[in-house]
Amino acid sequence: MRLSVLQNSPIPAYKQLYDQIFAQIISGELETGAALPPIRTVSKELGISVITVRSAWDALLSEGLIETRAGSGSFVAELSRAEKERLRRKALQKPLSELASAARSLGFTAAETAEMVKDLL
Amino acid sequence: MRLSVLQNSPIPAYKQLYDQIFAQIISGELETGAALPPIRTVSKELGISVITVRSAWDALLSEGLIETRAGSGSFVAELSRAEKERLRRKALQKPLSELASAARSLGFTAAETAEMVKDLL
Amino acid sequence: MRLSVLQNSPIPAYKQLYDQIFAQIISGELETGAALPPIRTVSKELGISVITVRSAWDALLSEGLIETRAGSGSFVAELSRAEKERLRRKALQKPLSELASAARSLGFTAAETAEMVKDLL
Amino acid sequence: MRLSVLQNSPIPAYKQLYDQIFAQIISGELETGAALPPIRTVSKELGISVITVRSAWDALLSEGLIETRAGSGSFVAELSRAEKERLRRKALQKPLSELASAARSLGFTAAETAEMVKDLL
DNA sequence: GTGGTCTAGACCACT
DNA sequence: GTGGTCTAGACCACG
Repeated sequence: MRLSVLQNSPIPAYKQLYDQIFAQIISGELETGAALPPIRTVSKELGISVITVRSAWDALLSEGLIETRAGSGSFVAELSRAEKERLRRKALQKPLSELASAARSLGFTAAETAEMVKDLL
Repeated sequence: MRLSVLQNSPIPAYKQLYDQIFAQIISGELETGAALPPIRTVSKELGISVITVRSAWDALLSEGLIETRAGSGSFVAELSRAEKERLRRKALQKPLSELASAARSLGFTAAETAEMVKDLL
Repeated sequence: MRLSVLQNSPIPAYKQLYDQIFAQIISGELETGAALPPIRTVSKELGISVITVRSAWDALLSEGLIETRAGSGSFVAELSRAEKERLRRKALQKPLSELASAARSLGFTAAETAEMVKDLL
Repeated sequence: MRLSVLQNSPIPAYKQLYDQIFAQIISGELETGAALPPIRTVSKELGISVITVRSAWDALLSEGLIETRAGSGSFVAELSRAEKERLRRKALQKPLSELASAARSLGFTAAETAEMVKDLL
């Protein structure tokens, strides 16, 4: 499983891990039941603290994206297509509403803002 | 000059002040050379610390939106229309690029994302 | 009498005035008994507050460089050559000792430091 | 690591800390990657506020002398000999140019000024 | 346990 | 009476 963290990124290490695994689960790259690598392995390979890795796993757990079975590790949870789609949209909500509120307070129209988004993608 | 802060807002007080003054300068409601109220006056009227007010003033200063003369006061800086427009667009950059990177990693197309933005505005 | 103040200078306005008059007295350009322009005149011509001008005059007074005669204005005080020379050297003391202490703490030798001073002048 | 602050000094506490660490990094006494003590530890040991200590750390950070990783600590940055020498000279620039401008306006020659510097060191 | 953010206010120099 | 400097500390995110 490919995972990486940039040490000097403004995005905290645990969030980088979370985002990568999240995207792989949503996209189907990681299938239901697939085993996540052990926390200690990730910790060693990426040269980061086990606490950091655990934070990422915890976040995935609390979102219901993975399940942990004591003694045997963590696995991708069973998620319906609809549920995956819901999570995917939900993950876009925060940046979406932040952009909207900024655009509103600066007086940009919906069309202008949408245009800038298209240009950037 | 109208200014207000909501104490329970997730947006920090100094940022609320910054945003309000920013909008008033960009819109031309506050003209070049106009005096900002003394930080202590704002502090008293809004019931917040002078330091909080100063944080807002400092941010405006570092963006070149105001000029401050010790012992005399703070004044709206001279800004061309083009400069104001540049600052207005710059203020949208961060939320814009955050949305873009989230959309990319989640596999949303430019059209889809732009559509969601339009819906929200 | 030539006087000027740069508004955006890091050196406070009153100090700029003080320095200019100080230098003119020490150099003999302003002779003993010469009249300084009235505070209000300087204030108007330079577009600064009378309080600022008065601060400069006060500083010159307390150094014994000028004398004020109520109702008739301020005049360059009588100073011997020796006294002028003493004041001239005294005015260099602060920057001199600050350089010395900085040089010491950074481990520069006397020769190195002197050389840099020569290069700069 | 030895650090100290004199409470009654005219030099602000944060500057005293900055100067001491600066000197230890430039001299090589603190090597690349060496961990600085946590700000709270320094705060307690010297009996000053964590904020004062942080001010010193912030100044070192903005000069690129240290790197700080949230949750982990602050470490001496990687600096080449040439970079260290550049920073050492830069630290002398302000007192140097202040002396130069004072000497110029008072009519001291380069040789005279250099001589006074040598005498003082 | 680590640093970062936000809020805080006395004191001072300047006008 | 104005802003600037210095010192201050609770709270939070991160590791």
